[in-house]
This record gives sequence, structure tokens and C-alpha cells, in this order.
Amino acid sequence: MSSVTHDVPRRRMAAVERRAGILAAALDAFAAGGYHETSLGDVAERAGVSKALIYEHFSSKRELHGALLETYVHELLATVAEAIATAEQGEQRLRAGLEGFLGFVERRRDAWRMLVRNAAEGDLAASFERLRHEAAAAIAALMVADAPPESPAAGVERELAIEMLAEQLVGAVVSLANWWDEHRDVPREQVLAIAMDFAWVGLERLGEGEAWNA
Amino acid sequence: MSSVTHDVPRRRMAAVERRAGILAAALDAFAAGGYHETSLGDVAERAGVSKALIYEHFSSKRELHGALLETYVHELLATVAEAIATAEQGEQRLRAGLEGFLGFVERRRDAWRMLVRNAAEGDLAASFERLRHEAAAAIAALMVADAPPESPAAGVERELAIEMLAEQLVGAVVSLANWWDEHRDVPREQVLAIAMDFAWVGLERLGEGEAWNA
DNA sequence: AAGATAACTGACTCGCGAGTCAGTTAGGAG
DNA sequence: CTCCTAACTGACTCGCGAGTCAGTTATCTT
Repeated sequence: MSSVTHDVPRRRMAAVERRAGILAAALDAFAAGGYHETSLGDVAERAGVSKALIYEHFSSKRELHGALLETYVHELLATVAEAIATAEQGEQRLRAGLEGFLGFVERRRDAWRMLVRNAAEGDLAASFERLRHEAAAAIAALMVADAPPESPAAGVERELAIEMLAEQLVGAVVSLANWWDEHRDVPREQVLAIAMDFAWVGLERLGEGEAWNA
Repeated sequence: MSSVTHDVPRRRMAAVERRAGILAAALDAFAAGGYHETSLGDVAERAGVSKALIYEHFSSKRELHGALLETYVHELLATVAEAIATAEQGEQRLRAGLEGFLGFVERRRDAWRMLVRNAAEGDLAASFERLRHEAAAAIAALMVADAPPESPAAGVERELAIEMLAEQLVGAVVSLANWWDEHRDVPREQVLAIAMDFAWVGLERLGEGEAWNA
């Protein structure tokens, strides 16, 4: 009875590694359940660590969550920005941006889920909303630059119309990304094709079929 | 000092009215802060009532929240369904549906906010996701019925493509509705015009410009 | 006016989760 | 081998919020 198997006397890790481990565990947890449904106890357990240790690396639950949020929002933004920078033409640029975005969703599945899971509540919403809005604004800016001065829909202010169009575009793509997240068997190119099919046509209309490709 | 002004001895109300009052207060609170950020104490205060009384009408916080959710999800669904039923043609039907939807968002601003605020977390997400999916499925069904059998985007399964298209459509409209919620000065017809401009063109592409109007 | 009933409340319990602290121990520097 | 630091933990506190209960009072009925 005294044959204690004395299971693995847990290795100590350097602060940086441990921090990374905690972040990974937290990402898992938050992606699975959202901010409020996740306790630091959960995170600690997933990380195989005591709750107290978490406080050696992060001063509060919010800070931990915020660190993740910032990391991935930044990565997402950078990815898309970089992708966009490689293409000059209107349609190609849109395609490149979408490709970058979808690549992120594919590569950082958990991160994407975490972003979406925290899109609605409290001041957490602010981060996501800002991201969304930044995307819409960027798109709107491109449209303003490229589109002809005619109003796309009768009786609507040009700037307003562009803003709304951009908002819809973002919404459509985000929605599609979420759908894709639950249909991972569908290859990325197909999703991209559909997204382009939907978005580009809508955008093209803005320029009445010309002006955008030059 | 003994001049007690004995402020308004709060009127008693019949159970039904009180219940309604509590529901209204809860709607306010949940719309403003989301489920988790709202305590029953908040709701009670807003309703001008003790917390205990709430439990005379609802057995738990979830039930209270659920009652609101069900009410408005149902109303929204019914509104759109009714609107759709009045139009037979493809484009007119889409316009009618959108009009009904935007009408709901305009009329039940708080309810809409509450729905959106609870779209992401835990099993609360299920309700909203189901609603979303129901909408997408309905749209997809219409498309399947009306669209020609050609594949809309090269190399993508027809059914899959339609599903994705519908998902994007829903996302775009929801996104636009949220934007509108923060730009209430923009009249409904303009929002509708933009939504149609975006959505219909994308859809028309599916049928290559014909087949939908007959 | 008396009694009954249903609206209503203050003051409770109780569990959960964020955050803390007084230590214990691994493992590297000398 | 011996310190010394930095990783690490168990066992706490403490406030908050859901849910409860014993009682109080308004209003309707007779």
C-alpha cells in the first residue's frame, strides 16, 4: 500500500515558458467557453498549475484575457494588412485581403473563436467592435479612393452608402468565417471563391462595372 | 425632525402588470449590459421592486431572461415570415423580408440589442445561433427553389455554395442593422436601399440575371 | 369592521470565483 | 555541499450575486 508511484514531480520551467503555457491554456479555455464562463481555476487546471502562479504572470483575469486579445487582434490586423499590401488592383486587393483573413481563421482557429466568443458583452465588446470598425473603415477608405463619384443607391449620401456597404461586407465575411469554422472540411479556396463571388459583385455595382479595375 | 414626508406609498399592482413591468426593466438591463453583467438586483432596482418579488414571477434569472428571448425571437420570426408571405416574386420577397426585419430593429430597439448582446456566450448563444441559422436556411431554401441548377462559383458544390451565400447574406444584414442602431438618424428606406443593393446583386449573380424574376 | 388573500419586503444563507499570502522546494551559482 | 533565488503551492479571505423565508401591509370581499 505504500507503493506510491509518486507521479511526475512536475518540472519547473523558466518564467517565459510558463507564461506561454498559461496563455495557451487560457486561449483554450476562453475559446471554449467565453470570458464569463471561464474561471481562473479552469485555466489553472488546464495549464497544470496552481491558480496562484497565474498571478505571478498576470495581475488579473482581465489582464490575462487582454493579453490574448491584443496579441491576436494585432496578428490578424498585421496579416491582413500585409496581404493587402501585395496587391495593387481593386479586385486583387480584395482577394488578397480575404485570403489573409481566411488564412488567419484557419491557422488560429482557437484565437478566432475566442474573438468571436467575446464579441458581445461589456467592454470586451469594445475590442472586437474596434477591430470590426477598423476593417470597415479601411474598406470604406479603399472604396472612396477607387469608386466613381456617383451615388450607388438613389437618395443616399455617398459617404454613408460606402460606410454601410463596408459594414455589410465585414459582416458577411465574418459570418462566413464562422460558418466555415463549423465546416472545416470545405477547403479554403472554395470559401474564398464564394466570398469573392458575393462581395466583389456587390462592390462592383458601386462602380457600375468599370472604374474599379484601373 | 419628526416631519417624515413618508414618500409615495408605492401602488400595488395586479400580478400581470407587475410581471410586465419586471420584464420591461429586465429588457432594459439586459439590453444595456448583457446577461452576465446584469444582476437581478439591477433589474429589481430598475423595476422599483424588491428582488424577492421577481422570484414571485420567475423561478430564476435564466427563466426571466429566457422569457424575454423567446418573446422577441418569436416576434421577429413572425414579423419577417408575415412580411415575406405578402410578396411572391423573388426580389419583392427579399425586399419585404428585409423591410420586416428592419422594422423590427427600429420598433424594438432594446429587444434587438438584447439579442445581439447575448449572441456569443455559453448556451445563450444557441438561441441566437438557431435564429440566425433558421434565417439562413429559409433563404437557402428560397434560393434552391428559384435558382437554376448551374453552380454559381467554379468548383463548389451547389448546395454548399447556397448555404454559404445565405450565411453571408444574414451576416451582412445583421451587421448593417447593428450599424444602423448607432446611426438612427439615417432613415429606414435608405438602409433598406443599401441592403437591397448589396444583397440582391449578390443573389442575382446566382441566377445569372434571369430565372429569379419568374 | 373583520378577515382573507395576494402583493410585497428586509434580512438572511450559501456557494463560487477573484485575488492573496505564508510558506515549500527545485535547481543553479559559488 | 550550501545558499539563494525564483518557481511554485495550499489554504486562506472576501465580496458579490442567486436564491429563500418569515413576516408586513394593501386592497378586495362580505
